[in-house]
Amino acid sequence: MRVTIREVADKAGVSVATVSRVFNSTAPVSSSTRRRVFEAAEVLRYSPNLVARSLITRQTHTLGILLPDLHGEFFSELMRGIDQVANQRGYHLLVSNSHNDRHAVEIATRNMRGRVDGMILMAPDIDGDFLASVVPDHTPIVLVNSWLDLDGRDSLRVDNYRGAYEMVLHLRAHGHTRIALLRGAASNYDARERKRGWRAALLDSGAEWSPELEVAGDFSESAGYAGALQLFALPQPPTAIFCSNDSMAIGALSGLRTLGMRVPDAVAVAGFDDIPIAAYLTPTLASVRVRISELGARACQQLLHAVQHENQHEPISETIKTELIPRQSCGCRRVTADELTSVEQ
Amino acid sequence: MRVTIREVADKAGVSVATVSRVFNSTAPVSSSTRRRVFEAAEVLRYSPNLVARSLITRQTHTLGILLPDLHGEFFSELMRGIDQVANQRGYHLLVSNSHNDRHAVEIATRNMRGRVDGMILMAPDIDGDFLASVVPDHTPIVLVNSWLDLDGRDSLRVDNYRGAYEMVLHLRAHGHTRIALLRGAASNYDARERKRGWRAALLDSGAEWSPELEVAGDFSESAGYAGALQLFALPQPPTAIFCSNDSMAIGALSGLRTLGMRVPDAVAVAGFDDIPIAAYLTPTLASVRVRISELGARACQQLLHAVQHENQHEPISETIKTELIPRQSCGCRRVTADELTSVEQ
DNA sequence: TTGTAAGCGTTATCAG
DNA sequence: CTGATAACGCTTACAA
Repeated sequence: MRVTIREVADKAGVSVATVSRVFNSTAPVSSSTRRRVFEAAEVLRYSPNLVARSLITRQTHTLGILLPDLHGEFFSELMRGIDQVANQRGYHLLVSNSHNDRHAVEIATRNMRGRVDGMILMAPDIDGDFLASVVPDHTPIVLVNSWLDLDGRDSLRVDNYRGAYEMVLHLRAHGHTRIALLRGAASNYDARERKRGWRAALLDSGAEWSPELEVAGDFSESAGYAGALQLFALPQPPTAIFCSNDSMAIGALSGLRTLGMRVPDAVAVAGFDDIPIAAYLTPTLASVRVRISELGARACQQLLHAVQHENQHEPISETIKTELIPRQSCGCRRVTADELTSVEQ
Repeated sequence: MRVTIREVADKAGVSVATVSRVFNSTAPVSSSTRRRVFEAAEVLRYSPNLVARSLITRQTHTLGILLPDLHGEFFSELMRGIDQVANQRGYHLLVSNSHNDRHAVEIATRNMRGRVDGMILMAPDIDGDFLASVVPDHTPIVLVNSWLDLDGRDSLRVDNYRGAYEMVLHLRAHGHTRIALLRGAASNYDARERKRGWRAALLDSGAEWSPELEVAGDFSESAGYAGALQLFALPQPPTAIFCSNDSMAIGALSGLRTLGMRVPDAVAVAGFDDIPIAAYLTPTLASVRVRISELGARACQQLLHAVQHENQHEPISETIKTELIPRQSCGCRRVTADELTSVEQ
């Protein structure tokens, strides 16, 4: 950021245009001057100021990533997927978090203006219309796990509904009729979809439902712990607990243990997300596998397509399938070292 | 990025300088023109191009973060801490990963040139001298968990050595004399330091050591699983296993379970990092708590100080203390709901 | 209080 | 193949 193209040009005895050409191979340069330029650049330790370059090329080779939070298993995995394809395609990531706050979303998007070629937006608590409205008109965006499908906007999501539906049906197949739900936050899109799937599966399979089977939570271990205790304070406790994510399931397992309830004999437990350690818990935790990093990778691919073919880009709406992973905690007994290693890859 | 200051100026019937003044409140503007400018900006949906601004102000309000990886519990937590203080101080994060590859480090730092005001560099497999050498001369940097302390460079690290030392001593206090180590990658700084602490504690406490007690690993659950199996194939297995991180400890617990070994009765197990679920495992996992997000926050504070007081900045070298967290797996029996909730906050 | 004009470090256009 | 020179969108003296 200190030494400029000007100085390199002077030292090499050429014009700045030539230096630029050498660095971008944008036009033929004689190999002798090319060498001189490189030498000059070397001793001066020059490398182009990318901000200045962006100003004129109107592209930053940077993608803006706006997530609810930057930490946690989910976002971490999402970032992995995004980063993988961005990296491979030579793009950089400007990240920000919104804490699901509308105002913060507005500020963050504003702050990315002119600094990014496109944005991946995820804010499960905020409607997509608002998201799209705060972003500059010509900036390509991809919505992840959002409320609404906007016409003309790319959007991806996890099939939370079906994942939950299948897991509850699986618990039904184990003979359970009283299947409780440990909910995530009501404002959260994923949590709502998972709840919807749970509810639909109960209905469709003729299982019972009552308000007491639905316990509030917030995706945390401690909420799972408390939820399990609450359920077993009921006059008629459930025989299975479907948790809205694995963290809550882990908390629930812990709570059941202090209660002396054996899993899955006395009560079955299932989670959602299939985080890596699910296969290593006691009992191993039945879950719904979500290829989160794939979600991130696909989102990034979509965005890059939009960025690079701004004119003829057909917006797509894609849903990432989930996979049912039965393990000990739901009543499925199989667990071997083989399974473990196949699971953790 | 489409509508410029020029158009706003025209619409409001003022000069671009005035618009600039309104947006930066850098000089007094009459409230009537101010209003007109804001109105014009509003209908045009204008907001300043930050790249252009950076070019002239020579600051980007962006920090470059180079990590070995972007996913995983550790980096995720580190990012949380970094983001927290960056956010609060109005700075943005340009993130990149190096996969601990020297070449990738070079490219990433080059790509940040001119786009960031300073950088946080973490690459436990790469020596700090190299790291410092690839960064532009006048860019402030903070090194995290690096090999070397560079004179004149800020650097922070976790006290891996002492954390491991104390945990091994704790296992000794439980009466164990044959304490195995599940190692992390040999090239990894943290892994090496933890091993060093283990070794020193064995020596200082007069416990036995033999090569077979040291098992290679890579911080993964599967390595922990395999390591446990390997140790118990020994003619004389250990009575305690100190794992270089919690993921390996979880794998080891799983392995011991398939072997039918009871923890902590037949063998004690301890991890490192104290990830949130450690308190919710069966048995609850003894570990060494590392305030990772604090590490990130401190690093970011240091960097911002350096950025904002470039001239009179005293580089510091700081070590973040760890905390011993005994739980069931080491032989300490206490575990209550109270402890669980106090632990998970 | 406001306008004019000179940059910031590049790339792009147009002549040679 | 190479060199002037005009942008890019903004901030900031310097004048008025």
